[in-house]
Amino acid sequence: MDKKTKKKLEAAGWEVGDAQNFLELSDAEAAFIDMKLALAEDLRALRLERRLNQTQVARIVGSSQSRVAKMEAADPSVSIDLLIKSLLKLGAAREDVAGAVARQS
Amino acid sequence: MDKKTKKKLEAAGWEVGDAQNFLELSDAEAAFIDMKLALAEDLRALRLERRLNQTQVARIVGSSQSRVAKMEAADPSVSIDLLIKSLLKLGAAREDVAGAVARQS
DNA sequence: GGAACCTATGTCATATTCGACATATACTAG
DNA sequence: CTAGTATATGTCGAATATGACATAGGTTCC
Repeated sequence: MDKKTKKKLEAAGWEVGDAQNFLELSDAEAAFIDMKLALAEDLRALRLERRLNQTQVARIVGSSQSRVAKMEAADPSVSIDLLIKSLLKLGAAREDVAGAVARQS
Repeated sequence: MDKKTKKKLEAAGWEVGDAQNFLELSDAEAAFIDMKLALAEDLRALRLERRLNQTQVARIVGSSQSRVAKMEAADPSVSIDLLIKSLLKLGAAREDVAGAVARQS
């Protein structure tokens, strides 16, 4: 299994090691998870660009270091709402967010 | 107050008629609400394009008529996650979703 | 009139997401 | 080895979002 596929399954809340269920990812579900991964990648990229650590980002967006780590990992417990709000608070433009939404991760 | 401004405030969970707090909408908050409105508009547009009623959409996306109505109204109780999932299940492409995200509502 | 259809709004019990905290892991410098 | 710094992971109570249901409003047709 390649690295990206593994990431996607984990983002979907699956233990990788599970055998079956591969085909239960509908197109809509797959696209949704992929969007989340792209947004998470952008969040990390934006943070690094700004030379901030996760604790500083947490302060800016009103959250905690651990949640920022989970955002960047596209953890199943983080919503797209939270990712978008965080990106915007870090200064991303709507077009940037749209770029991630459209981009195949 | 124009119609769009009123809609935005309501989407943010405010009673229009409230006097103050006008300036507490940060840029990030305003952009977020606007995205939600754009997604909601697209959901309704897509439904009408497909000539479906809200009950049919509810069946397709796995929800209820009342929630679909709230989605289309960009009700404060609906998340962007739900809007995006619903759009995708109705057959929208990622680019379509990205279009709404970028579009000033 | 009222029956049939569609959409809007209010409420509720359950489910999911949240910030926070503790703790683990990893890397660097002294 | 230890201390300092950064990121990852697990858990929790509180907050928010969810589908479902009831019901209200609105339109069209007879």
